[in-house]
Amino acid sequence: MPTSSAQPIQRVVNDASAELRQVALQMFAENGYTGTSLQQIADAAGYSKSSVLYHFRSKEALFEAALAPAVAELDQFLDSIVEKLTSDVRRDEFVVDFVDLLLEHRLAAHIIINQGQTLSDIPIIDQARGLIERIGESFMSGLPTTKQRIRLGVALAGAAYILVASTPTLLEGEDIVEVREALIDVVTELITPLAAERRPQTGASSPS
Amino acid sequence: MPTSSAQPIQRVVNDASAELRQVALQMFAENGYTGTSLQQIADAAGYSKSSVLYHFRSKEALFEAALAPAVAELDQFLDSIVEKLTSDVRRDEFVVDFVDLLLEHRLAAHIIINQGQTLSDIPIIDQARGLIERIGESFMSGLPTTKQRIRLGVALAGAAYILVASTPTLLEGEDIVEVREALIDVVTELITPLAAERRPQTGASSPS
DNA sequence: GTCTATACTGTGATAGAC
DNA sequence: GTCTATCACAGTATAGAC
Repeated sequence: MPTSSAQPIQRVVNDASAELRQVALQMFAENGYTGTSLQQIADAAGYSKSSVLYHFRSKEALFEAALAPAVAELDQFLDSIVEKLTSDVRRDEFVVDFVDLLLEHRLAAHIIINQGQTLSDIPIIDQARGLIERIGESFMSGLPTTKQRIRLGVALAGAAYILVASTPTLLEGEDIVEVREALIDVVTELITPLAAERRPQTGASSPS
Repeated sequence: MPTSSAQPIQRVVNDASAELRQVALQMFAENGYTGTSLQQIADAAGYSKSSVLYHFRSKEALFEAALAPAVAELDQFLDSIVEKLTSDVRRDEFVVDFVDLLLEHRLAAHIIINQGQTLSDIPIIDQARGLIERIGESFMSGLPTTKQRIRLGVALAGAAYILVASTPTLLEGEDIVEVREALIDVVTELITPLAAERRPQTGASSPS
């Protein structure tokens, strides 16, 4: 490779497929799956519609390819949770990882959260929604009462939604670190008493 | 009105327009705005596609008509908040009204929350999103730090999302009351310290 | 007020030239 | 690998019969 070795790192995304995945992910997040046409994606990426369909055999295939990395990491995260929950690690230790995972894959999370229900026939969406259910189950194993589950749900959903809702803002401003730490604080606070209630020797409050 | 006075209450929805609004609202919530065609709505309601377009001059007009009642009530709710906030009523008193409002207009809330960003060009959606911002501002007037705003955001967004996410389930089961009370508890707990922090004389806990 | 028929646009996807 | 041309189809919306 004589000529190409001159530019080593500059071009972050060279492959057309990767570029299309990235553009599609952003447009799917901003305008929805059905609200984004292959033509729009092709225009934004500077390709023809047919070229897009050359790299991905269908619109759905492009969608799946764009979401795949996030879903894979989420799956990996869940495995680590299940593994650690068998030991006696405190539940709030996973909050940091959870928030960071959401931050890293903001766009994918946005799509899954906001369009998951309406796109449930697409396989990877179904998979992602199943993983989200696993998150809930993993975090709330041994949380029987409705109030406890609601509490956990508010924590997880609230954190996810705050990140997702503020995604366009976060892309510009750089207060991500501040948001991250605030989220970790609040979610931890919501989750910690749940861990305490799991030990019956604590004479805690029994809600009405 | 001699003949029609025989059936007083039985038919809940008689008017074709009202019936179409109701059917459309449900289908828009379940399958999305772009994911629901006029043909599908017409079929589900037992009319022709053209009949739908007779009652509503366009798909967007039907959408707006379906969302209008919820948006109107939300607007009314916000006026009551602003009015009461000027007096020294505690902030957590609005939580009950807020949760009940979400419960009453679950489908509309579902649409606004899940599809609001992608449908921001539709006027009534824009209006609704503006109202939601007003909710946040009303609740968090005088909450300067990022952490406080995040805390409030998690409470409101978490509550809304829990209700919205469980909407299909809630339509069947009747544990709505239980979910309602649990939500009121959690949100109140999240919001109360915010009210306390506004009064410096309270030597309350200041979490790290 | 409801229908059938139709116009028009945009969509996802395929075939084939270069 | 990228393009133009074309396809079949679904979408919204209109016109006119009944």
